[in-house]
Amino acid sequence: MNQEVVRDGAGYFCYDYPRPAVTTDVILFTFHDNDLKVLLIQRKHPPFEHSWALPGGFVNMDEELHIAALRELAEETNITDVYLEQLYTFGRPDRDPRTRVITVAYFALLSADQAARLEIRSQSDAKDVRWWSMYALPDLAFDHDRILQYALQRLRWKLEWTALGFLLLPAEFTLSELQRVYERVLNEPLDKRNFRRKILAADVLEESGNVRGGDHRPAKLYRFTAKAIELEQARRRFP
Amino acid sequence: MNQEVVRDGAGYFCYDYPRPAVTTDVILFTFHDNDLKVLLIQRKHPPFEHSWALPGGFVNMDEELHIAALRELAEETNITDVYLEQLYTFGRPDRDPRTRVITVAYFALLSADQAARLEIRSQSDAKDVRWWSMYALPDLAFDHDRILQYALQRLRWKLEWTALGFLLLPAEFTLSELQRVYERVLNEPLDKRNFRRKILAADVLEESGNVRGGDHRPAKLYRFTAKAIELEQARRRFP
DNA sequence: CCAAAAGTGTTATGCTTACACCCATGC
DNA sequence: GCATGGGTGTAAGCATAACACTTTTGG
Repeated sequence: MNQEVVRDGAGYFCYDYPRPAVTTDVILFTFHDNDLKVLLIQRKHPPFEHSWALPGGFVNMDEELHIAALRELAEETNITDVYLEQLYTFGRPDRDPRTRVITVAYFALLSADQAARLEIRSQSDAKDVRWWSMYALPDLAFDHDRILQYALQRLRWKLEWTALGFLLLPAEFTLSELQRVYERVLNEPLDKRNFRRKILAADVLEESGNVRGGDHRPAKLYRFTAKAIELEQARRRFP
Repeated sequence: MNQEVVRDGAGYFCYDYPRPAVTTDVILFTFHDNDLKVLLIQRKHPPFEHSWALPGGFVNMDEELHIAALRELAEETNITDVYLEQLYTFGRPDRDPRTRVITVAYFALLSADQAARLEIRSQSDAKDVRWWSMYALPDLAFDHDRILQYALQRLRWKLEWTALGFLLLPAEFTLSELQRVYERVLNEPLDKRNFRRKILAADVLEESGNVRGGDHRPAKLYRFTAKAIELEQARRRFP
């Protein structure tokens, strides 16, 4: 290994060998208006001017990757508290026409509570930041469509094998609301009784004691328990 | 984004902002002598002189990440044909004491056939490249112990949920040999009858027609079918 | 004939699935 | 009282898990 950092007189950062740029991009999902939403930012400059892109940016030299992802999110929005996990690293040499850019994509789930607060702020700023339905995406910059499709795959997988769907909902929610999340993400109808049995069997939800008053029979509200997130269960296949 | 490549007069590669180095590392697993093995290379220079490290190196500027991983493997060994998948990207700022290095780790499974051929070559070259038991590792450089533990976790997960254990064995193998792979990787005994039923139910193996003659009753040899690898099954949790 | 590994079935249990009706409320 | 979504149980089928003996070969 013989790369070395040298700062030359003209204010550049110089190395013996060329280095790619490294960014993080965040796929931030939430759920509202009965739809799965993803946060995108409209580009104002070429390349891909006017196209929409995932929030993201360069990794600082002294910064962990997931911290960079959170920082980028905090810079574009007022979001502080999300479920975050590394998704995949995308590095095709031609994915950015300007220079080699390798991006470490992170997958994030935002509660509808926070999403609602964000929506107001971004609108008042008149920034070109908004939620898009995963099922009606605009033109996307770079390879972000591929990244998004992969993130959707991961989200589906996650909902099938864990009970983490509630991370997309407000702090309190009804089981029907949760079922709608699952149906919309998995893109298929689920049996109500089986869904409830399965979700409750996962033992990560508890009744909050409140009910959601609506036009009709009130529904019990649930919240997730503290241990819910660790319980992303280690299933065993062999006894 | 305002990074730009500039080659200055002194032969350096210069950018407006500092860039991390990007490497790929490969965790190459195989199975022989009834043990799960991983390929490591002894370092001859500081830092971590004499410690052992994963094969890997810098990503070229015009090279896809997985191609870089395969190239590194080909440079250190004569291996050409492996099952390869991206494992995780490790980027702690202090993981290399010299400069910021972000590594995209790849996970690879090598058939025992190829591992045997490799063993001979690396010994004749007297290179400090060798297989180590996953359960008796030497001192490791950088954060490679963490990477290896994570790779082992992924391998276990893979064997529990798919039938890909045969990728660690020769082209033809007995069911008992395959069971030993599973037992050794998962680190626990398995029931012979249930194991056979489960593996055969996965429908990725076929009898080769040959038998392994040994001291005792000969065992039928199996090989995996062409479709076996794609069949890394998409299980559905909700009907 | 003995040692060693290969090979083979059955039963009990628990989980998954499919399926239809009553309940509580607002208007 | 009616429209709307909330809420509940059961039976059949399937997969899993536990368990022990016979077969085939070489020496």
